[in-house]
Amino acid sequence: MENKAVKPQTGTGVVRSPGKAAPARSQLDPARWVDAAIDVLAKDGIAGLRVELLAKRCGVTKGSFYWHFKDRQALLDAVLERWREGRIRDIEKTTSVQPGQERQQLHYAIEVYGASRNRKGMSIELAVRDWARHDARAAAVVEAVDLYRLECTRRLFVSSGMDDAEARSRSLLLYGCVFGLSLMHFSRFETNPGDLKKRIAEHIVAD
Amino acid sequence: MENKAVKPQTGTGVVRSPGKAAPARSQLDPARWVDAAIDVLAKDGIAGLRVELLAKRCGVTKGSFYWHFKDRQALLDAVLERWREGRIRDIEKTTSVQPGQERQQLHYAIEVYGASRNRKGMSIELAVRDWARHDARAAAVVEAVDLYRLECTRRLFVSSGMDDAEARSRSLLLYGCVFGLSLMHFSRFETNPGDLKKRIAEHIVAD
DNA sequence: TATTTTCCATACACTACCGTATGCTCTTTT
DNA sequence: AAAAGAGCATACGGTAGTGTATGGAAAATA
Repeated sequence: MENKAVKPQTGTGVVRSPGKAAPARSQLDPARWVDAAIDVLAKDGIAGLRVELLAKRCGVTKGSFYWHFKDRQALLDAVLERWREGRIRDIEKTTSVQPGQERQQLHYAIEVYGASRNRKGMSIELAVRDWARHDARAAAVVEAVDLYRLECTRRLFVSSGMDDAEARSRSLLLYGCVFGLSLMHFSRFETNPGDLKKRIAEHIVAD
Repeated sequence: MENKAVKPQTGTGVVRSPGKAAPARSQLDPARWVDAAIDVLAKDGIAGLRVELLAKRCGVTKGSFYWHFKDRQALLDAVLERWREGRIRDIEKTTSVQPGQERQQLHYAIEVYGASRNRKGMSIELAVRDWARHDARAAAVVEAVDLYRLECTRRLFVSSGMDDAEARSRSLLLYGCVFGLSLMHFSRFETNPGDLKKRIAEHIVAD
């Protein structure tokens, strides 16, 4: 009894025997719960992310879950934090470039987010954004990520020769379009998918 | 008993005494349930649309609901149908124009959907689109509406002098951007909101 | 080896929701 | 006025979810 006072709580990592290395993950730790949670989030949205279903998916019962996490909200917070960190790292990778390659990098950024490729990433993105429409914590994380993304692409546009106001509007155009197109169902509208995407990308980055 | 065999079911209208006019709506009919349902949908999404909460909101109990509707799904179908009809009518109004006014009309369409104005309409739009990500019936309706919208703006772009392929990519750009921007949180990014929107609209409709 | 500690299963109480059954009241019809 | 039906309330059973309490097995520690 009273083990709750010592338990790791919200995903800071399990405190193992300090002399030994990690025990090859034979058992669940908070990070793996978050892995599974993000899978479910991508598939069923925030409303489908339930403790008992998640536990069943992990092959255990919720008794395990409530040992690793204080409650469902603690898991959700960990999911948000993980998503935020991943996005920030990803943006830095996607928008870091040596001078002269800015336009190509912008095209690359658009293509990476676009549709077919990275389907799971976009599912998570849309699920988090819908979550943010009804939850203040999620909204704060989305706002931080958006701000960072917009700032990074703004710099790219500026480096490629645009003034600040134009760079800002282009950044909004870029992400707005990328996310918006993922919301739409236009398979029966496009006659030539590849051509359409090339044209749209040109609108966003070209002069 | 056995009144269920005669009841109006899914929103075709209450059958009143044929000789008399409508009784000034002193009681609930399916249409008013759908009204309330769409309000809730805009505020809390499809997951928040529950029979008992909706009944409480209407000042009755679910006993009333299950007299007007077979089950929850019947209400959801009615909501989808109402949304579809409303969108089709709205698109026809927004994109009907006499020759020579196409560009202005496209600007108007963008502005109507944009952000601050029509907040509730956009909330419904996003709620339905998220619904469509997990429900085949909603997905079918969204696809039909998208197809109709894209076709209407395509015609506007063509009428304003563009070739078909360009008109198609512009249509996708338009709606993708409109919906995508509604998903983003960029209030702390924009220095001049009005200027940004004007620039974005120009990107979409200008040569 | 004995004893903690870790990690998880089981059982429980509680809540929220869906759908049904039934009865009550007011209105309309005959 | 009597009968029928429309519109709703109440009560119920059933399911699914959250969080807690407790016990038990396995591993780490002493």
